[in-house]
Amino acid sequence: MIFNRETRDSAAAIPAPLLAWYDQNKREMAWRDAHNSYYTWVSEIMLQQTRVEAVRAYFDRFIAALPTLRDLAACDEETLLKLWEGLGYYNRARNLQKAAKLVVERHGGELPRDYEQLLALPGIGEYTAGAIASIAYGIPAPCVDGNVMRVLSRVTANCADITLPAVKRDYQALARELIPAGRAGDFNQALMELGALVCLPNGLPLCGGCPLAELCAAHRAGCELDYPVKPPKPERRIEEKTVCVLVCGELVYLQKRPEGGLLAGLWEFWNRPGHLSRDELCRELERDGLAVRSMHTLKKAKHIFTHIEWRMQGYLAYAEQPIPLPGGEWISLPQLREGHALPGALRAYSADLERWVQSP
DNA sequence: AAGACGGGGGG
DNA sequence: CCCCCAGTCTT
Repeated sequence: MIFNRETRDSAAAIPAPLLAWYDQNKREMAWRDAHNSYYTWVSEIMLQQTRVEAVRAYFDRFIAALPTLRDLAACDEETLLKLWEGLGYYNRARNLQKAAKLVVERHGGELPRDYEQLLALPGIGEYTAGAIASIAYGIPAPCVDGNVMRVLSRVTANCADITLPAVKRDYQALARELIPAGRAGDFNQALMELGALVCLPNGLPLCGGCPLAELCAAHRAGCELDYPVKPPKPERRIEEKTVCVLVCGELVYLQKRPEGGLLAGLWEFWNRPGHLSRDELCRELERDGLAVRSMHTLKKAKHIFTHIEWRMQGYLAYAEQPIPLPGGEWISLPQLREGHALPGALRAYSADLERWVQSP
């Protein structure tokens, strides 16, 4: 256990000032205080690895399209992915629907009011199970995310590596001890809200407005920036790609990515590994049986994922005929906009496509 | 235990 | 341009 008795005793002073601060400073969120466990669940899945401000619009649109858990369970995957388009980590959406189907089959369409049963559902790990249990049902389960570990590591000036599973367990144990009777959901959200609004990463915590400043060991020692402790990040590999926006009249060529791996199941433009010259690209397209009427070079684009960097050379080609190519389809633009989810990585080229269609 | 899996914000 | 953020599932 990384927290000794003395540290845990002084941490007991956290809840009262934290809850008082939360009651005055919590942000409005459409999914808060709605007393709807489906809203809580959808929002918590969206909030994994994602900031509140980015989630708001996605949440509103998602709930408008799929107002109940049964609607989610019944919707088709294209609709689901379109609602998730641009949010990232697309397996979150797939698992959300898998779990919704299980809840309809096994739990009569209502999320179980039980931490272990929540944890057993796809896409719900320890954090999310704790969040739903405490926020939607008032169950005194801890919910420890990166915000919580940043706040608690600073308050306790703890230098254990927060990426280690054993260390996370100790933070969960500490957080569990601190939950005040009857206010589990508020306390958990208060810890995260403080991390998001005051106890900021990037080396600029706003300790002047922090309700915990006086009892924060890191602040009193003037070393807030030393916490939390994490190992150095791994290197990123670089992949060069050639992306060709293929157009024929009102049609554009799209292919569906494989069901597993990066950007699984999303749509993309014709592409090849490596940076191809105009001539190489023309030859490659002609090898697939496609006659090219004209070819335009688009700007290079870069997209950075967590562990991969795409360096893309773009082209836009007008095809003589919408010849079927292996693995893809010719789609009309309205059809693309309504029902085909493209990854954010290709945003530069889908914007080019929209521009060229308006003024070729 | 380590790697895969997106996208956004700030300096 | 660089940096940072960090839940869940798979292997």
